[in-house]
Amino acid sequence: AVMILRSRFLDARRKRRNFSKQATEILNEYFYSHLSNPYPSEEAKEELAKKCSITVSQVSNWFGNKRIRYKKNIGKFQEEANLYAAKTAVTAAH
Amino acid sequence: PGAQRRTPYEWMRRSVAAGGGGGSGKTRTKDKYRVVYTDHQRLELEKEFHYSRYITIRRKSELAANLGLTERQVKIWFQNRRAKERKVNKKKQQQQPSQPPPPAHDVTA
DNA sequence: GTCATTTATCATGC
DNA sequence: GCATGATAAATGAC
Repeated sequence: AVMILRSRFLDARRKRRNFSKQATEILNEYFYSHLSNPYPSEEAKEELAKKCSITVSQVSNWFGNKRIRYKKNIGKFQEEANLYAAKTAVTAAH
Repeated sequence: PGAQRRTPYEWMRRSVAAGGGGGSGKTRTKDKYRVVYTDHQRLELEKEFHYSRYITIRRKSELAANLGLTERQVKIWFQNRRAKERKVNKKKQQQQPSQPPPPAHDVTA
């Protein structure tokens, strides 16, 4: 009876923490280097999760949020996009 | 490389189509992408789920009428609820690889 | 049926 | 005050 009320206060949203700086870095690198199709495979998600020290579900959440928020306001992410585009270009030049 | 102003990529386009008129089986409309259920609706659905994770067509019909939802909405709710349960079990399975959840369902209920 | 996903909404961080 | 991560309805692929 009170299970639903209890669940709403034990919701994971209540204890949300931001990801580490380097984790966000890794996720953004993948996102902007795959901007034509930012849908990582299950294997890629597992690898990203391991690198970022987060779960696969969290990787899926991140890409879901990133895709919808990026396409909803591309201009807002333009600076960020250029930043990671330049970064991957440098590594590719080496 | 020039900036792609007008046509970025296919995935960036608005992808979800709104349902047609009343005759269509779709729940989604142009106005509302999704409806937030009331606490009462969620509670009753949760109680039914606790009784059985797979609802019968008869109970689905009754429950839909009682809660003011369509049978399609009740069906979808149970699908999403089972998905949520599997997700929670998966998370608990990685923590304690001791007790796997029950496998089968009884249809005789 | 499951499953990944889209979108809006929620709750939190700062 | 918005940015951000997680969840809640709803769809479509399979």
